Amino acid sequence: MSSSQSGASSPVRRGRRPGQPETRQVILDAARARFASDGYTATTIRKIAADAGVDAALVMQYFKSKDELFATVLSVPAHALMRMTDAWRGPEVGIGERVARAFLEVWENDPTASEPLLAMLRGAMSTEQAAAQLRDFIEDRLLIGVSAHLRGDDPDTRLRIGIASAMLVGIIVARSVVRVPTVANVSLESIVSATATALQPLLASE
Amino acid sequence: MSSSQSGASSPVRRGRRPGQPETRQVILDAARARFASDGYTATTIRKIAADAGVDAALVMQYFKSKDELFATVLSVPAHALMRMTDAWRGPEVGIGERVARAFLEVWENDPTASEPLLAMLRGAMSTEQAAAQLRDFIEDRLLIGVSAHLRGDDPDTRLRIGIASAMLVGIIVARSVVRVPTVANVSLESIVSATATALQPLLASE
DNA sequence: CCTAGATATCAACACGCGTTGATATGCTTC
DNA sequence: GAAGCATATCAACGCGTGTTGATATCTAGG
Repeated sequence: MSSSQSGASSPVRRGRRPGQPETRQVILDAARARFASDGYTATTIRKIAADAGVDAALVMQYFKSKDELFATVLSVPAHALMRMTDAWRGPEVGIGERVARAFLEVWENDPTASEPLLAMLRGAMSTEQAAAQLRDFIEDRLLIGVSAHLRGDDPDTRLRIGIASAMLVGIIVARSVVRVPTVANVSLESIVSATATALQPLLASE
Repeated sequence: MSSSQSGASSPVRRGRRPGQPETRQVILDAARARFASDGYTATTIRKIAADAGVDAALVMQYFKSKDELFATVLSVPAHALMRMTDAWRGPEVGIGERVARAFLEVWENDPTASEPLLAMLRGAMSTEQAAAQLRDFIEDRLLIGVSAHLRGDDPDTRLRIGIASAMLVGIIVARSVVRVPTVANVSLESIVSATATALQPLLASE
């Protein structure tokens, strides 16, 4: 898919294309998908350009550098963020399942959120820039935005929230990145159920 | 550190160096450290060679290619493997803490094991080769070698073991890769304790 | 229509990469 | 001490990368 011109006579269309251009968005979508599936270093401007059916130089014209393009890709939609933080408030009964379900459904079923998140996660393994981004995302967006909801924010509570988040990230790694069969070839519902069993005693008062 | 010759007259020593050479091991150690801390793609033969105080071509002479060197680096010492699988056998009382402690201590306190493991984990994010290696490691070494110890090996049991392993990997990611402050700036003992709280109901009969 | 600017491609750059073949030096054996 | 092998460096290759400046084409405004 994503080939370029159809059946005209000239070899390659050179200048501006007719119609109102949506090229910037097309490039951004291609970049998001590439960064999410291949990681930062393995993703090249030329591959993104090819996916978008566009010259590599045009990518540089819209986004000044690969780094800036990557940074743009990493923005997570607000609705997904809210979904993940809101799950922590509410009664302690069932908090394990609520959190597990919200988190995993966002990471697995919502492409507009999971692609930036996966790009961040994959990038964090190879570039310090992405690691810092993911660090701040978990520390500032999740941990701090959440610990207020959950019986104060003593250090022990924050640690438990951090551990729970880390565990959920681990499940994403196993399912979406490493694809361990035992964990990957199973319905989300089974995963949510088992994960909830583990998170519940961590997050409820003992 | 790791500069080369000291104060002689000739510009660079060219041929074989005197004494019995331990160069292969020096290169391997440098490679292990680099792959563990920078990941596969960001690690270059030239950097490894510089760390080892050696020409890049020599690295290629000992290990035929970057891939082969990487594969050599990935071998996990048997004692560490045993430590991680043995923790699952024994009484159900305290199994959460036993498993968490064994796993985390190997990954954090035993450099000869944690460097290959971290290299595998980081590499899994950017190259399918390493992902496959880590997949087989978890699936074949851990899951299968372990499910026999734990009340049969029905699918549900194997899933719980898989989830527990994934969660432990998540904690390593948070502490050693992403370095989320709330989780990273805390004693291993606190982490083991909180992790055990979560793993216990997952691994013991309910 | 003509000009200005936005949108697009093209050709080339300097760089770092993995890898290779030639060559130099030290060790070991006869 | 000469031969032969192991150990080491050097110089270069072809390639793919991010990035840049020149140029072509289309659209909008006077």
